[in-house]
Amino acid sequence: MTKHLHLHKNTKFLSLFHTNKSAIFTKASSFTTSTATPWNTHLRNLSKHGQYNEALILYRQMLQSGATPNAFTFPFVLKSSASLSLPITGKQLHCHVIKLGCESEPFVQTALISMYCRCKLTEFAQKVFDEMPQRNLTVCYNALISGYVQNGNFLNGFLLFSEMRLRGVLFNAVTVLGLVPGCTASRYLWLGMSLHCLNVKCGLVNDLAIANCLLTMYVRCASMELARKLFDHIPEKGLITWNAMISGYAQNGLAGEVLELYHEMELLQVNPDAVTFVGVLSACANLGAQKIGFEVEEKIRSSCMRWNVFLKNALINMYARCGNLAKARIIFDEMPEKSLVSWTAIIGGYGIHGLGNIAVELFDKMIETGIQPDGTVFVSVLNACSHAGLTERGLNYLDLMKREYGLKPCSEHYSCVVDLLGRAGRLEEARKLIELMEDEPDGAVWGALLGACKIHKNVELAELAFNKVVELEPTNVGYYVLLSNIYTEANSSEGILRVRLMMRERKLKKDPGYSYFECKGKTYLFVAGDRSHPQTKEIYKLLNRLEDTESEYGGANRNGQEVINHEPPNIIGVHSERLAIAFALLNTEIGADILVIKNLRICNECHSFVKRISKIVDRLFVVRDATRFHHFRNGTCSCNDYW
DNA sequence: CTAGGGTTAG
Repeated sequence: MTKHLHLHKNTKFLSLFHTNKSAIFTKASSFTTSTATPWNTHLRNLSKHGQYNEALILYRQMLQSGATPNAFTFPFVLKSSASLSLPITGKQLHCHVIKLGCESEPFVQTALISMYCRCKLTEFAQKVFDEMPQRNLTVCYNALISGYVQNGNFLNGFLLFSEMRLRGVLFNAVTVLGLVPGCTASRYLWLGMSLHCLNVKCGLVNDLAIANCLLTMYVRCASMELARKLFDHIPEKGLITWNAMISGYAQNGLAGEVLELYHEMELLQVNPDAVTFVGVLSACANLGAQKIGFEVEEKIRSSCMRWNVFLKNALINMYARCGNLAKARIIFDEMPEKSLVSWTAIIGGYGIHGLGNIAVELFDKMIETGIQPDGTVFVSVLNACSHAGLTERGLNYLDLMKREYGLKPCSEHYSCVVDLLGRAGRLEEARKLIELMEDEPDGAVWGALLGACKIHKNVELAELAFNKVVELEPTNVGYYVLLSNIYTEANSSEGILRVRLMMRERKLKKDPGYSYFECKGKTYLFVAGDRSHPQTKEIYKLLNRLEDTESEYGGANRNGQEVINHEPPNIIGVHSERLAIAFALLNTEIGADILVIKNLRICNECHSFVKRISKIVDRLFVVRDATRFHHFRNGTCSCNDYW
């Protein structure tokens, strides 16, 4: 509709005033006056209510009717073209401003700067700013600073802020709110902290919006301790404060803290909203806390948030990651409009639970539906392929990603494909693929190769992968343990010694592996060899009985080979998932879901143990293996719980 | 009569 405003540069503006009224816009005749004031009032109302398109149409009608816009007119229409991100209309309006001699009005100048920034034309905004006779207006600085920041140029914003202070122009809350959100990476943390100090000094932190903004800044710099410190110092927290903290914890993987804070919120009777629930559900997904997730779903269902797409996606993700694929699928199928995120969540869910065939089927269906895939959904589908051993399929997807969609695979994709090739025993191809990577491979990529070397007992390549990986992640204990296990299998005591020495030199210690069992909303945690639980005696007794029963049942693994008990004689070596299972069997009624969650890669022996036990006792176990890819970075390998 | 701002999913 605003097409008519896209005038060519050379269009004679004044001619617009005198075109004949009756031509196109007969409706405009209902409103004929040559003074701008009534039009301005009307424009203000439209702009105030977000009816920007209508405002631009009205402006056109204003010109048609022969009224002359004035300095009061332009801020409204400039804001409209800014909000709709219409750079051509914006430039056209700038021409109008000049023709009507309004270019020296501060209100108009600020609106122009803001308009150019929101149309991503910061160089034009800067030009308007530079041409101002005296640049002493806080609002102009504010507009340009937030413009630079929102276009990803935090440093320019910061430079302007410094200039402003040098010149003695006062800054205010809006300046800070425009600048601080640009501080998004830990390399800018010190700038963010100095801004924080400055705000404390001038008392601006007492403004809740500023405090929220600084809090978010710390979250984005991944500095959760500082975020929490600030949070605790805010006397009257708003819902946004709570949400910022909760989603901050969720994004930084501190799921336990999310649930803690959510609980605190409930105690203080702060009413959560959709944003809160998205964070809480993401934490539930990470912890496998399906029960709490279910309670959240009940709350959502009985509220007006029922149709919120963000929440639907979060629910799909939560159920899928907790292993309740049936429930995730129902929610997914019921969604009238599935977004890329919905597809990613359900595909990823099937993928991590080994149902790769369903995952790839869904992916192909998504493509048929005409949804444009992005890098993340390719991570999901490649991951699904590697879990399900769909080697060729996975390689095809990598190719499709590059060729058909022009997406550049990143480390995460390569670590999936290296894993895929590695599991299939194609170690040499995996190594070559890493060499061909455009970007430097990260630890996860070499780690995937190292993992593959363990499966296929390739000591030589394992050493190469290990050397690369410890260079990138020298403190990740998991890789040392992995290499040590490779040496163990190869009977290389010299190798084992070397790794242990290295770990001692670097003062690295393996954290004990742990598992949780969730029951009636409570989580029970077990570390390897745990004897601290009051039911320890019963647990170990049951465990012994189970392992006896197991041998009665033949004790054969998937390949039909006899299972050798790898447990060391020391009781400390009892892996945590076994303890969690025994505890679960002691404390739940038949029929209840049993959930065991590992923080790390479950070892093959435990994996087959869980499978066999679940058949013997006819109960459902869901084991989550959280080590793959990006999770591996902070995780450790549990294959050697008795270390 | 007029300009500048904060929290959300994989």
